[in-house]
Amino acid sequence: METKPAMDIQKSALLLKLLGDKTRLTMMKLLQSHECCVCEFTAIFEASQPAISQHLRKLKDAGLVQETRRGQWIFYSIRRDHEYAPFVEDVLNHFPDQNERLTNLEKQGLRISCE
Amino acid sequence: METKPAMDIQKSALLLKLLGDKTRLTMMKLLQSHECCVCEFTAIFEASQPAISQHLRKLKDAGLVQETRRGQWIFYSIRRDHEYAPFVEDVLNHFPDQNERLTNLEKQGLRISCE
DNA sequence: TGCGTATATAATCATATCGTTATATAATCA
DNA sequence: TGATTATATAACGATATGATTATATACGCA
Repeated sequence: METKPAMDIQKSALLLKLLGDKTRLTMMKLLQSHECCVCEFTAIFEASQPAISQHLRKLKDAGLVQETRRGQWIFYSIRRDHEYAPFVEDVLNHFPDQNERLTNLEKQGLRISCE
Repeated sequence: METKPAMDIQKSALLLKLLGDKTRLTMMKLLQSHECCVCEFTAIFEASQPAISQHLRKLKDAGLVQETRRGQWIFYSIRRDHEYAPFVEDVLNHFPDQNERLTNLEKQGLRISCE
């Protein structure tokens, strides 16, 4: 019989703090269903490139996302191998998907696609 | 057929930020199963009384907890009528209960009981 | 009524957070 | 190779956060 190790409330508080920012929370929700590159995020959030990079850095440092370079672009994706990934996904599952934000980008021709 | 209104990701981020502090998160977990008064929290967290009061104030301002005076003491309890109470509880349910902290208090004779 | 206990609040300070500006690095393309 | 685009990082500043100290308020009790 399998038992899950109990979650550490202290480590979880740090994760919740990371998710407790509307930009990062929305990023994570988007990443739940799509890989995204930095320039897409800057377009979606109408934020500066360094601001976006710094949010992504925090998520990466916490092990919540990972990057892959594809040519000129660096794509971010969610890490489902994080110790508390199921917890994070449970939290994210409460929110409506934010894919409209991506389709809006497509309409503007700003969606990156380098498959 | 009933439909739940979609959660607002922006408001949720504010809640997660509140929960993203180990003291407040543990408080909320304790309050999930017990009412607690301020002096119990100060004993549990070995924190100053004003520090605890200020955490409770934030939780109260957000509508997550409520207070009831009973004689000398003011007891805090979780508000299950908060718009996003089910979300908050879902988050809290991931953590092991913290009741040991309360039973430890009892052993020290510090648990308040004014029924 | 006066004292002790429980709690809240205000003022203050150190640190954290988040954004901006400036600059560095890496890849693409002409 | 040089220019352009995408991204990261460093330095800095404004604001937010959380703790402490000091003080105020409310209740219970002698």
